[in-house]
Amino acid sequence: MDNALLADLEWRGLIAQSTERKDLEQLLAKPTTLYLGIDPTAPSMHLGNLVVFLVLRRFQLAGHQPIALVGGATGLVGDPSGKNDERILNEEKTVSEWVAKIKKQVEKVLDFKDQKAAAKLVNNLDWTKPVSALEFLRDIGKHFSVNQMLAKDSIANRLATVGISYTEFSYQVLQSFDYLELYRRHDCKLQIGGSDQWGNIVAGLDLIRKVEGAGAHALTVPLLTKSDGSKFGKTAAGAIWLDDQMTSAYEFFQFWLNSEDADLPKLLKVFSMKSRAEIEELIESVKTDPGARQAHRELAREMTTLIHGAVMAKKVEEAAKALFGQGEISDLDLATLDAALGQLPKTTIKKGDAFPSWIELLVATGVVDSKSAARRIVNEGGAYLNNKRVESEDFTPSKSDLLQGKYLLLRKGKRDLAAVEIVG
RNA sequence: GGCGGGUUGCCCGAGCGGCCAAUGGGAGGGGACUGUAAAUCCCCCGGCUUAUGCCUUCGUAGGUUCAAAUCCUUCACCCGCCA
Repeated sequence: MDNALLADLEWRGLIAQSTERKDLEQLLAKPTTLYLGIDPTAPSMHLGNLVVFLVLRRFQLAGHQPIALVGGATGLVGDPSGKNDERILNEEKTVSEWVAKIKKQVEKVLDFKDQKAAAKLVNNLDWTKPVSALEFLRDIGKHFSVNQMLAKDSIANRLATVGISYTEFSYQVLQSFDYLELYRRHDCKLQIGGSDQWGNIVAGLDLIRKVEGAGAHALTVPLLTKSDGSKFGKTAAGAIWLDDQMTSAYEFFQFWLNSEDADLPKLLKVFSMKSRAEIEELIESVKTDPGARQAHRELAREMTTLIHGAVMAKKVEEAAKALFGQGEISDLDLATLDAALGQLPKTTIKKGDAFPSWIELLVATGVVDSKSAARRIVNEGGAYLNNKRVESEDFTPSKSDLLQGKYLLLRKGKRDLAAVEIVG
């Protein structure tokens, strides 16, 4: 018996490892409950986290019930998987704030109103906190063999290098406990996660087998890389976050739009909810008419809509269109400018105040980091005011440079934009 | 425990008393070419009131010297070899 969902995931390259395929197919023949956990190690999810959550969404769309677990407990301990160093523990208060933020992001990706398979959101702090250390050691710890724990890659690597604290060493036990709890409470029989989670997930399977005498399942998603093998989802400025305070909707949209052609097939398969046929058509378009960048656009639109909403997606797309359009920037009307420049990083000047120098403006808007860098860029011919190159360090903009009497548009290089607004 | 080697800018890695803000490579940035792509070529790449000027940087803390990333000592961490 073949399973359409698994076949689709496979085609998309979203399966790294799983428990016995036959058993998994059998399990998924009927609606089942599965879970995915994320630890609050930052105030927001980034694209890497999103990949796996989108897989959870795919399960939901196929009729299965998703549980998103936010690790209010495990986030306090620190997962050694894939980490070369011991982590610095975050404050309890910080972690609980992050939990709240991440919950909101999860709500964008999963459907919590679905009649048949509404998503659930749980926090492992709820069942972990009440358990005493003694109970935990006797009831859960007893089922773990230290020998097996030591054999796990994540642990072995750390033992061979910088060592590991007892705290992080215990992480897999906590995560296993989560799986057991969800199995008991919600009959959850499948856990998915990033490929670095395989060891932790399997530890949970063992625990369920020992305690409940039941078989549960695991499926992991490969780590996403770019066509050149480098880490995906990072730019020079850092990771791409889902939080619009950390990565603005405009930047988010631009990220997809600027993706390399060679990455498009992979990106579409991994991120887009479009059908295989639609995706194949888009991939074809990259080959036949690369200049149109239709696939980039569609993907940027789809992802921005998912994370920032349709209204914002439209706004930032139009902003990009206006700012990168062929037309003369000074021809744009005030409404368009307001909308477009509103999406950019911005500084303000009080009406009547003297204009700062060109160099100072570049620094003030954050387009460059320092005055030296600003001078460098200007001398290299990489600084533009209102889309016109300005090569003089001594230049100071004046009233006549204002667009619609209100804005200056600064640009570094080809696509690094910022705005200066005159405020009354 | 003993002996020896190491710790350099975002990363790797030269330098071993002045010519060192420090060779080279990678990453990153700008330009040209394009499609707000990739590849390629050229240029840049600590900061400052642009200055044959100043400040901060070569694990930590002191010292020697007119002058130290370079020499001496302290401490910390890493890595070899012998116990």
